[in-house]
Amino acid sequence: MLTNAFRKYLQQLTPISDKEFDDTVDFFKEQVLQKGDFFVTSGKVCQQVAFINSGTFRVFYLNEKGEDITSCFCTSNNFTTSYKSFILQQPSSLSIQAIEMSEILVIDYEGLQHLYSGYLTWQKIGRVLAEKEYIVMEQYASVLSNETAKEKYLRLLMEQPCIIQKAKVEHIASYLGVTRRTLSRIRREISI
Amino acid sequence: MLTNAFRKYLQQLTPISDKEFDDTVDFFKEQVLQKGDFFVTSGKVCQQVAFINSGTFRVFYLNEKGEDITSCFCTSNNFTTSYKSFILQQPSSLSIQAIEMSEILVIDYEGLQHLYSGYLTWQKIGRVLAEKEYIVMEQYASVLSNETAKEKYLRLLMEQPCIIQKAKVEHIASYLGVTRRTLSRIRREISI
DNA sequence: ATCAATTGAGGACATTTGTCCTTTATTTTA
DNA sequence: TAAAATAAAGGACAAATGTCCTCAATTGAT
Repeated sequence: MLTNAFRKYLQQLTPISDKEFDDTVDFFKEQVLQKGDFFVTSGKVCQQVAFINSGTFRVFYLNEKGEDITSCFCTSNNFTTSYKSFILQQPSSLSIQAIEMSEILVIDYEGLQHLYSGYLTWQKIGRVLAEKEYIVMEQYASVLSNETAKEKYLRLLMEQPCIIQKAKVEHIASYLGVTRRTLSRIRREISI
Repeated sequence: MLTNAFRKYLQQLTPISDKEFDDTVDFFKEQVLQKGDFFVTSGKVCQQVAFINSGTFRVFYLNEKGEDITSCFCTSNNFTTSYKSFILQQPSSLSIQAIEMSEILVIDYEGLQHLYSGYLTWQKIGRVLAEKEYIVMEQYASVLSNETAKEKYLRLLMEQPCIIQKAKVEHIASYLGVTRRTLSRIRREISI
């Protein structure tokens, strides 16, 4: 059953009874995306949140110079969405693209608002997830401002080794906030 | 009355009835901090959230090299806390210090959890605030990775001009992610 | 299997930023 | 007010990173 990992994930956020889970899980729809498919497209309002059962996503945007900047890689057993766009219901500056075949559970904005207003548990899940996303973003900002490109690369290597294999060099480079040239230097230093 | 701006701020997050506000506002206690006083001290678990009625705070930490890095300036009509520490009830890596005399409304962890579990409205305020903090942090991360030091300085000049006057050069520099030397160059470029 | 297209590695030089200073300006205290 | 302490500006050189390139390796299609 595709919702077992999801139930477990929610349980770890806050206690949710089997009844409450079963009553609400049908607001989420199973969906399969192929490599290259977009879950979120920049310019459109992001209307959905996905729980990733399997697969990997790249979150990116185009900066003012038109460069493709990767802000995040999302892997299985996590939610993904263009959170700011979803919260504010404004056009997304981010795109989210599957970089391999991915299976997800999707809920739309109306569905989630319905859960929020009908269930204190879901209101709490919403808060706890927002807090969690905040902490992830804070960590990301901390890494951006404190670590050298080399340290960032080593961290990625430790924390998300699959990404090194699955993502393109230019995407890893922009994720780390450096150019391909600098990433090439870093890889050289490390291998020696 | 010191809670009017606070009521207005909450209203703007989500509708809260006068009764609900009056029933719950007493969980917040008025407090005055002098320039240099600490609201949060790194190493201790942050047990409080403050709404800033007046004044300015600097949020900072010491990195592995022992350098004092400013991560944020907080001004009136906003909440401030070491959010990660507060959420996880773990020792804070951040300190929060008043850089001028400041008047705040303070609630402790127990009080807030009490409001969360007793009032759907407060659970929602908690979620909406977490979402808001997320967006602020995302914006901060975006600025960190996209803007040059000069652009960052000009942004600070536009968005929080008071900070330029109130904060020390080294604190502004670390906030921008550059050294004092680079900030000095930027100021020179701009003035010419 | 072969050729074209894509991707990654890395050289050479320019630019940016940092480090370590000294000098100047401002603030604090006796 | 004068002396001392603190804070900001900026010079000189070093180090890091970016830009623009070429070349090698890999992948994909016929």
